[in-house]
Amino acid sequence: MERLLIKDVLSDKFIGKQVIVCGWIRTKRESKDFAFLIISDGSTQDTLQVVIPHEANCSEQIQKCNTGASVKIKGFLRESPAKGQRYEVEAQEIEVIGESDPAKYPLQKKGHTLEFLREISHLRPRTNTFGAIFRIRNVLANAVHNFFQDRGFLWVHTPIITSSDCEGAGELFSVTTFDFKNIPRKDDVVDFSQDFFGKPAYLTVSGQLEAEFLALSLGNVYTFGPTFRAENSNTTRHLSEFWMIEPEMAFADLKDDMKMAEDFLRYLFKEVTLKCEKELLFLQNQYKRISPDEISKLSDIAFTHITYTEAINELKKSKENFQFPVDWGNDLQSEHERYITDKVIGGPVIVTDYPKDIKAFYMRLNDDEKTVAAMDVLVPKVGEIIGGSQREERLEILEERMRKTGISIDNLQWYLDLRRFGSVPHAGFGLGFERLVQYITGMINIRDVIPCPRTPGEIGF
RNA sequence: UCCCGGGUAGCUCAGUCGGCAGAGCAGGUGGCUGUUAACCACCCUGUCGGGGGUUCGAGUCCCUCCCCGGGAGCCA
Repeated sequence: MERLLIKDVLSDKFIGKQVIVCGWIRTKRESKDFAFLIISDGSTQDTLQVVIPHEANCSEQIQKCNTGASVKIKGFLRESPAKGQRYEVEAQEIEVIGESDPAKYPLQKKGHTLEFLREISHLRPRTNTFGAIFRIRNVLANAVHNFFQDRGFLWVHTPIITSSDCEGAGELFSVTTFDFKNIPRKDDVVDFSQDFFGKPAYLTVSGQLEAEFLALSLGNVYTFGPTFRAENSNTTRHLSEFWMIEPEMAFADLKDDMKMAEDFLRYLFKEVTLKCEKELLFLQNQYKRISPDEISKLSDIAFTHITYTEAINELKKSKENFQFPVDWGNDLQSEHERYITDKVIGGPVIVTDYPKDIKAFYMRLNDDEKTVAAMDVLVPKVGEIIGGSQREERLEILEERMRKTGISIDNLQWYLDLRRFGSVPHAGFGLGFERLVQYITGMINIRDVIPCPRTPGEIGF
């Protein structure tokens, strides 16, 4: 007889049938005539109640059925006579597969703080909260691929180790095989010609530049992979290792880019409300941050669009006492973004056409020559989850921008080649996957939406 | 990196004016009950983050370092 997943077994079609279910024990309640186990197997938000009548004769096994132990249960599924659950399994046989010392097992049958659970990252997926988060994360990751695959985008694999440190997207992690006790030097500086690649190498901060050349031959592409930033950021929305999705489209301008970003987010919101109803409901009840209804509404509405200049005017009009000055030319601070999303718009908003001086060199210069064709998608509570732009496809203008911003032209000749040979308007964006998961799950800290968070000073698991 | 707030039992926390180290939960034992973060009784649990100082006496006051959380910057 095959084992069934809890998500499958909790159904009318198994009532009265003999089933085998495996899982981990959440709680045990014993009485003279019965013992009750609650078990979970990760397949669903629901737990399964197992009733062990005294006559099942497995008191030795019940003794070992402590919180955290893994068990195999053979019994009959039936409707539960008591309140609290619709189905339950009346056990005939119990096998404790792996015991768990209740005095030492860190998870108790009571609530734990998220901070404490972060210290036991290897066990926290067994909790309701993290089970929900990681199932949602899975559904979203799958939906990302489905969205792009349905639209003919190619999933491309851009390098994780790169030599370009020129994007200015933050501090880089070095990749080297040097023996730190004996680093080769020449004229007192590190001699990278003796290193593995013959020159300095880094972990990627973005696959965008490579995605651009793939788009300018394959049409529409996207990346979905890990990204690394060595910034000393200690916040609830930064990770040193995170996953990013970067679509890149040939023959597309900023309007196309925004439309794609909006359609994309709406699709993801829709998928998650369709496939993770129980998970979203659980998180809503537990943390009161965002409801399935709110997410569902987001999947229907058009996002508000506002230019950077309009946003500045809104901020200037407001009576809010901002800590940072509101001036055209300054970047929007967190408090400004929050005011726009929470107070002015009351939902996600796309801010476009930022001053060129606060944006990256590759963004396309607008006709006003003061702003670039950039767009950020801001959402309430989390802030920026998407940053994108139309790319500068005009060789001379790009070269000049690189010179002015101090980007090495020599190292990026291949990037300029794309403008020399059959250049076309193209655009793309980057979505921080964890920020998306964070927004949808309502988790306050981004460290709680990835199994093994990496942040400055933290690499425990 | 900067600014706040913390660090006391396995977990969550209280600890007054500087004067014997506490509670709830968890765990153990027994009881009871179709139980359900079960309930009742009893029992067990301490490097008070580390180091230094003041004092007759420090969880408490001072200095210092470490760690955690929140906010800011950087960004996705």
